[in-house]
Amino acid sequence: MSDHETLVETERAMRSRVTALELDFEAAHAVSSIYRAANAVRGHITNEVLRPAGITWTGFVVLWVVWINEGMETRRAAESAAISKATLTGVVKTLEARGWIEKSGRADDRRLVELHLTASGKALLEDLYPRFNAIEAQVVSGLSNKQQKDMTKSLRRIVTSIDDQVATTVPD
Amino acid sequence: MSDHETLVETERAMRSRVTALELDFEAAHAVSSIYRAANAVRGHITNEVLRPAGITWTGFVVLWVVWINEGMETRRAAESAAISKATLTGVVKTLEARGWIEKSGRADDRRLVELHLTASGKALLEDLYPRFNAIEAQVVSGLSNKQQKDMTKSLRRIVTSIDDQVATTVPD
DNA sequence: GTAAGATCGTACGGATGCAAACGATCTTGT
DNA sequence: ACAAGATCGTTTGCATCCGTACGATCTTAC
Repeated sequence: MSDHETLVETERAMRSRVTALELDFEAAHAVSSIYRAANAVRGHITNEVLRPAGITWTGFVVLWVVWINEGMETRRAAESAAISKATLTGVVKTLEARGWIEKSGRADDRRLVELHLTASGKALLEDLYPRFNAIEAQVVSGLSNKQQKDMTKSLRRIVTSIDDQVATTVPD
Repeated sequence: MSDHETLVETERAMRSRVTALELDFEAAHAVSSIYRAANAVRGHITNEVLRPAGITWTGFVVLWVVWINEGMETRRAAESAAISKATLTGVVKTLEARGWIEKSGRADDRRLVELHLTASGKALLEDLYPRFNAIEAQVVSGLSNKQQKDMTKSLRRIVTSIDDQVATTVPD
């Protein structure tokens, strides 16, 4: 090992130790706030709108993305709903059993499965989404328009910074 | 049905239709940003720090609150970790099997159960938390100090506004 | 053409996650 | 003292959730 490498290694170890002593409480506070807000909003909307209709948060999101896109391939739906393919399989099975969604194979690529809402599913969303959105509006109503926009911007920056770092850390 | 009820019914249907036309997209955007940021941060920290150590996000949070408080009653731990009592039971069982936490009944109130970290659990957190926090700091590093504080403040306002509304809607 | 590789949706195993119901225990009103 | 009610942690039932492995299918390089 060269002197340079030793120096780098020492510096790394020191920085690691210093970091341990200098915890960033502000960052910890920020992250826990994000998490608590997400859970609070999800819980509130679930209790007020979703549960009475017999649907879960994730089920609603999946239904919503399929609705908005007027039908979707399974893989795109999973991506849009920000859940894994494996999770989507189970959720779709539930939604199918409730009669809200349908699966249909595609002729040109037999690996693909298309998702479409049934009439019952469309009726559900036409009823539910406005009420869903009304609560979204309500929970952010304590914020000024600028505060709302700034918060959204900051949150999106966090997401993109994570995406960038993941892309850099784990290249193809 | 009386004329009054018919009128109310019509008004309700109309309001429902108008609401559908006047969706608050800015609010929808804000809420989905909160949710995506929470999931991105959770996934990132899980992959980078937690999974290699064989612990889940929720498991870590439970361990952390017990650590910080130097032992805790089950109900307080559930509240601090923002999970239900039922969920905590299962999580503690897992953490117990890993040898990181211990349960002990209390003599003065036999319904209560105290949680304490084992030596192994303390060693785990002393190693893990600095690295956990370092990633927290990293994910918010794209924000200025003021942006970070503003975001946290906005998120906390959302949480308190939901809490207030729940308290108002469902009184004792 | 065809074998190697990529991509699709699904099955499986393990761990959350919550509401509701429950038994055990404690508290309180009388 | 003691019955009624509150509170505790757990169990049950259901629905996510993900990583991994898999079989089926499509694409690509030669």
